[in-house]
Amino acid sequence: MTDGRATRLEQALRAAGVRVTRQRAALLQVIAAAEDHPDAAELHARAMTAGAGVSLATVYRTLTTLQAQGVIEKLEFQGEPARWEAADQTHHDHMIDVDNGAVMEFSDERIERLQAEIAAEMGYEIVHHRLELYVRRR
Amino acid sequence: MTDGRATRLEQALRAAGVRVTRQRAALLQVIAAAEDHPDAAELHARAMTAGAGVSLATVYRTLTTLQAQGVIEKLEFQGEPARWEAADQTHHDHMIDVDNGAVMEFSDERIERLQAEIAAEMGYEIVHHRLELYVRRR
DNA sequence: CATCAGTTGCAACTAGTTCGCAACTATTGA
DNA sequence: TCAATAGTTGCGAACTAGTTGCAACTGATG
Repeated sequence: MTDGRATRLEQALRAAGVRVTRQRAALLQVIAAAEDHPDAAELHARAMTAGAGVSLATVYRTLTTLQAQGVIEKLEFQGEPARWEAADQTHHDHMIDVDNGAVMEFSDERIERLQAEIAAEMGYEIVHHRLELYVRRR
Repeated sequence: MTDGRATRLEQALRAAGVRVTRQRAALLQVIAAAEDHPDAAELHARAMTAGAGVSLATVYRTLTTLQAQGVIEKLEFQGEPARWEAADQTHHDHMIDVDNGAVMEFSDERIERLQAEIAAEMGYEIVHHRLELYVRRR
């Protein structure tokens, strides 16, 4: 019942030599359950609320570890603390409503293609990219 | 002789109620002369080398002021201190060589158009955007 | 279930940037 | 030309976000 993608993911982590501690399991839960894009402090607060004792330092270390495993992705919007999201989705970019801070996701194959083209023209290949639209409702 | 865009710019600042102090004039010089994308500490160092006594705190305050006046633009690449560039050029995005940190500029009308389209489709208009390609020579 | 390398919590630390405040100074009007 | 004054500066202290050293702990083998 409590099984599913969480457990499968934990197996994958173990296979990669990453120990699945109580703290990490709790954070995986919290991240999987998040519908938004929380920062480290928020994830810490949610884990604590969920009854999992975790230090903030461990939250930071865990986020770095999970990112290295490709399990989560780091979002660094202008001037705010870094936010995080599960990486199980398909690639997408972000649109931020400057009036209320809401973060929306979108993706466009044409833009992706153009980016690759431009880089190629200049003799480069894209390692990763960041596209953020800061928008206002009209 | 020392006149030109610098002086014209200073007049514009004065007209906007911004005092042109020795420190600000010096920083405007340094920024105008920069061919790269320096951060606050680097701008401070260059101003000092040029013989202008300026405190780092003032550099930060001035950068914020000049940005508010639309004179310079702030670049925040992943995990590095913020960098700055003069805003007198036409709009462009950035490509960062992940191996040596080199920053290149590029612009593509098609991407700009697609971004506006996507935002419009979702009922938004773009206030500003950020597009960075982290690349590697091939 | 013993072993032990990986992990945690704590508190101290760092980098980058901001802020309070008293001393200064660019601009304006006379 | 100069006085008045509101904006600006330098200093150091404070702040934010994140990192790290280290001793105590604990998952994952065997």
